[in-house]
Amino acid sequence: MSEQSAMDEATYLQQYDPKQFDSPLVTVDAALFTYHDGVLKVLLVERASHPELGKWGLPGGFIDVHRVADLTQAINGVIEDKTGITAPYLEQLASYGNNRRDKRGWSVTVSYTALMAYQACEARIATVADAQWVDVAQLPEMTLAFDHMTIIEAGRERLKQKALYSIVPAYALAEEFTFPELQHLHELLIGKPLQKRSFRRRIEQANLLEDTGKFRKDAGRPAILYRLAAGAEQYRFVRNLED
Amino acid sequence: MSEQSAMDEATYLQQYDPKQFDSPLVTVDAALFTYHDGVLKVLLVERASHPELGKWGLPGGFIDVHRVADLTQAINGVIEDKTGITAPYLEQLASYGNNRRDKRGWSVTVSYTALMAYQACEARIATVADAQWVDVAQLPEMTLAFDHMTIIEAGRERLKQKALYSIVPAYALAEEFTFPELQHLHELLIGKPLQKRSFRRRIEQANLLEDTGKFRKDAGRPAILYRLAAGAEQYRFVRNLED
DNA sequence: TTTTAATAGTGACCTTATGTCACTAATATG
DNA sequence: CATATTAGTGACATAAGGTCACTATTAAAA
Repeated sequence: MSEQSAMDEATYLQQYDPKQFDSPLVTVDAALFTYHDGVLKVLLVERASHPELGKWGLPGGFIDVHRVADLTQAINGVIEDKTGITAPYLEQLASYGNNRRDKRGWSVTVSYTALMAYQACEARIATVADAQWVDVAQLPEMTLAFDHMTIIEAGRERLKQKALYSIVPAYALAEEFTFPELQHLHELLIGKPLQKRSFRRRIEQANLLEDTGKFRKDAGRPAILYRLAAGAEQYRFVRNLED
Repeated sequence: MSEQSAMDEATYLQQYDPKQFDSPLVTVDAALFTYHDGVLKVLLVERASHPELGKWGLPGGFIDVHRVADLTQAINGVIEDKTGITAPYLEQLASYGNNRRDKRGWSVTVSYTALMAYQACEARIATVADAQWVDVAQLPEMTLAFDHMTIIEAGRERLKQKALYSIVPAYALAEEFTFPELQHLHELLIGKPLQKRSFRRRIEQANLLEDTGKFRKDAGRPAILYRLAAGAEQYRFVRNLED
């Protein structure tokens, strides 16, 4: 038995000093994606503070243990503070931690991702010079802060899986959208063209879209406008082996 | 412009004090599973230190920023120190962080999971009273430390997906195994019986098993012993939409 | 007004994956 | 040598997805 186990827990907790050893820094970061102007965009902020001053990166920041009670509050608060965006639903992506990713020292970031309908963003605090939705096609020419490019790639990989097996990408569209729009978004996420017949069929089979009765008219035949039905987020395009 | 951006980065980093504010505690935890004696087991340790002294929980611990360079090193080191187990391949599961899960304060844990061939374990350090592979069927009667039950459930959910769509569970078996063994493990993970004809077919189609030419003889007709071929970990049982 | 280009949506047939279950195969036991 | 037991296959049915030519509906050009 160690000495420690001889004392009772209350005493132990009273004497416990969280700063007795060097803990990693902890941040949260979010890779938020939307579909706007016919392209896939990711929300970035221009840093106005050290380190990586002047670079663009994901909205994120340290966890303020006195302000928030859990990770979800932390990430939502940071996104709203830095970009004015309220993210509807965040999915945890992965955590990255090592002694190299941040010059300030050993750091861990818990990353989140989401697909959301487009909404305007704005820089809201002094540490952010600008906030913009950036076309992912422009990313190869950019040098992002920290390992944020890696996080964005992980987010896109996750979205790709969703595009292959679900209609979650519909959440990146406006409330009412057409099949061709949805298909185009899926093609952007997957990176290759899809057969429209197959695409329609599997979505129709799932019965997750409601016909609004309205049409979008551009060039050619007008397209039927749909909206998502309830429960759409769970549907996966794979045979249900669990019945 | 903030005052901070007026100074150069080197000066900023020199003056930066990681203890200037209260950062969450950071731990890593692993839910390791194996198949042994015909049941699914998870590796647990009995805590010999506060808090949660005396309870069983996942092997894990604080990140020692002076000893390890990244999260992977951290989790592998902790597992080996506490249980004597060397985990072959760890997959990151999720991170859990809030101000309630650990009485010592706001804490974040980065959790990992793995399926591995059975190997003996042992308590190796003073803070661990015992280390055991525990049948998951016994978990409902146990009260685990912290939120470790939640992490185990998340791990099992991940394994269930793998059992549905891959042959990754084969990594929890011995090097040579039979189809009936593999099927039984999949059934344990999924929680319901599978049709042996379908099960065999999709695994055979994938061409990821090698016939060893040997047989396992018990009651009834002997079963062919197979081993995993290279590349097996990537295979997923879904139509490949990406060709 | 008619024609044409453009885009949306469907019909029909094909291939592949999976479900089902009865059947055969190979062993141990008595 | 008969029987129980477990492993493995044959064969047909259903369901999902791939392919592509066809029809439908609009705007704009002729």
